[in-house]
Amino acid sequence: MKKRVSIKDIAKQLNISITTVSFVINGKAREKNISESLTKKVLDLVAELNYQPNALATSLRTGKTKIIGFLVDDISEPFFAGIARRIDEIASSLGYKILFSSTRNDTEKAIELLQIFKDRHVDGYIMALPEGLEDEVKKLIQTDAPVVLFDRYVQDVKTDYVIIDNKNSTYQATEHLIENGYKKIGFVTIDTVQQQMVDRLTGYEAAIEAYSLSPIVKKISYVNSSASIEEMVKFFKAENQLDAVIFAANYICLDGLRTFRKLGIKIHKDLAVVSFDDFEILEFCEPPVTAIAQPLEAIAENVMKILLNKLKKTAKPVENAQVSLPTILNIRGSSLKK
Amino acid sequence: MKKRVSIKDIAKQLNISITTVSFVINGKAREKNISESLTKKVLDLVAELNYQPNALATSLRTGKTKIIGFLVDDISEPFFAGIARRIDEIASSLGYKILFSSTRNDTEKAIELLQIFKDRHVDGYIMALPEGLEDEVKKLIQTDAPVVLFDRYVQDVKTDYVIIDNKNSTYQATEHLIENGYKKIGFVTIDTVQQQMVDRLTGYEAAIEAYSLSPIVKKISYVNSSASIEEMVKFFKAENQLDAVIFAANYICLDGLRTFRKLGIKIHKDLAVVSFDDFEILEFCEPPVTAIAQPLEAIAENVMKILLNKLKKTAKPVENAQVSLPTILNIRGSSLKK
DNA sequence: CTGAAAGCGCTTACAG
DNA sequence: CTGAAAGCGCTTACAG
Repeated sequence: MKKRVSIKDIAKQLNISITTVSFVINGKAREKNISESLTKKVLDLVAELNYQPNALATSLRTGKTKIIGFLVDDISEPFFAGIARRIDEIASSLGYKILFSSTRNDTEKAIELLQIFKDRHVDGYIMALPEGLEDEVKKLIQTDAPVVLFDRYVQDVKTDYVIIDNKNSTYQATEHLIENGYKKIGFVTIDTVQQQMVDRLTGYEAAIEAYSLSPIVKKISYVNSSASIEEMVKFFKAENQLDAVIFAANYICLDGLRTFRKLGIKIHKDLAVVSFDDFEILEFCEPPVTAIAQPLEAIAENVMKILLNKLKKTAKPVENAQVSLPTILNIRGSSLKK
Repeated sequence: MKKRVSIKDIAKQLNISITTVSFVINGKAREKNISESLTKKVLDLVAELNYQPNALATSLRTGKTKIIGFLVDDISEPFFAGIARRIDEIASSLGYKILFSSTRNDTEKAIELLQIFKDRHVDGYIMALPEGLEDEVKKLIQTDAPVVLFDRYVQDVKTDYVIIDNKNSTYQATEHLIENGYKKIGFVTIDTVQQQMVDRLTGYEAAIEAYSLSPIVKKISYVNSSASIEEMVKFFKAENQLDAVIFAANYICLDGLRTFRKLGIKIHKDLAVVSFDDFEILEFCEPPVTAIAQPLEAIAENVMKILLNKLKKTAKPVENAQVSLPTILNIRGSSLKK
């Protein structure tokens, strides 16, 4: 394994100090009044030897790693994987890299992972917070660490975040069903205090109330897919007068569709359907299923914009950037008028 | 931002040298004959001050970063995202973290990303190689960098890899169709020299030949989904005598299913179907679609086992670990006897 | 049993 | 215009 060239090697070969080399490499030649001829000599040798500064040394010295920590429930979920891709794209174009980890909704594990990110001196944090991390994140923010949350925010933590307008999204979806003549509209969600899920329920309830209908809500205690299907089987059997249903997230909808197969429930014919989150399967259902689509790219882009802004700022305390993005209701056959 | 405690602080408070503290922290107390009482004192203070060694300093000193570079086409593809999750799980449990990036099948970009991984001194590399990176990877391996490839290997690069038995998988899937009475079996793949795709085609051709049938192959020049669908529309219109088709990868199958909708082709009734790669949509088709399932977890686990083994080894040159895992043929309604 | 010191490869305040 | 030197926070060969 041949030794890497270091700044010393460059300096030695040119018979100058490493200071000068460092200045040139960091583009401070003009600022430091280094002669053009010398600057060129350095640059030429750097190119010739293919010198790359040791990022570790730079990091130790400057305290910056150009690494961003990305913490989510599960990187393999399409929603998170999609955001990860776009975030990496933007980050890479600016010299940042992404270190990720999945919490699997385990509070202990999440705290541990956060500590690891800290130990590794990531420059910034992008997180979809699991429950129970409120205090940790508060502490983190107090150290002036750049943090941007997404997907869900936490009520009493003052920080930057990018979310979607959950309340409005389910309000409109519910209204869409009502306008198409549906009156007994169920809402299937999970039993959680996570803000995004609470907001989705609230939006549904608001629409139901605005039109003087009765809410019919099922909160699944999500453990796994088969348990979730069992709960839904019971629900749909008990609530057999339903004429429409809204599933509050993609994995809930997926289990809902499985439940339909099991019970022989026909989409639209027996029950109008709207899914929160749009995903490929919906397009293949018969008829295709109406869905509230989250703007993945826009979420990723907003997150990065805010984070990069914070990374640039030098201790200039700004107001929290709190962005709420609109969703798109993709109307398909499952929710049409009968 | 309060200052982090450093090894110096510990030493100073205890009136001992940082050497001793370092030994204790690194579990070398016994080996270095440090008294138990002193060891305990150090450990207690470390716990009390919640001291965490600065990973950057350790990395600079030891040359190890405990970071593994993960380079794939697109982290948002379920196949790669699934593998990423499991790899991260295993890595995290051993103190390693994953730095990822997507090449988007861009050779230039991939070379650049590889360089970035190098600059950041990742301890090991896990990659699904895009075309055109053969030389770069050879060079990398020559520096004794631990590299494990997966999904595809490269013919003339001697390295460790974990793949699946592509040839055998399509052979068996083809045979399965033949045994169920199908004779005009098409094979839709993409136009590429990537080894895994070549092997899949070879397996199909071998089975076709073994049963004295005629191969009917369509190679899509994959650009995007709609162009791909157009090519398939033409293909299925031209080859209207087909009684079965195998799609060589999940995204090809997805476009194939879209093509079916467009042309009104009914699965099984008009055309038996087998998909390479299993994914949720297949379960929701009518009838559900038979698929060759890749063992994501096993791939990830094998990759990590090999890589961790290499990371442990100190310059002990071992034979390349080249693992080929079996797939599972999930037989569903789409390929049953008529 | 324990410590002083070199060194990993950079950046930058200071000096001239 | 340029350089000597301190220092980021560790590890470890060497000395006693």
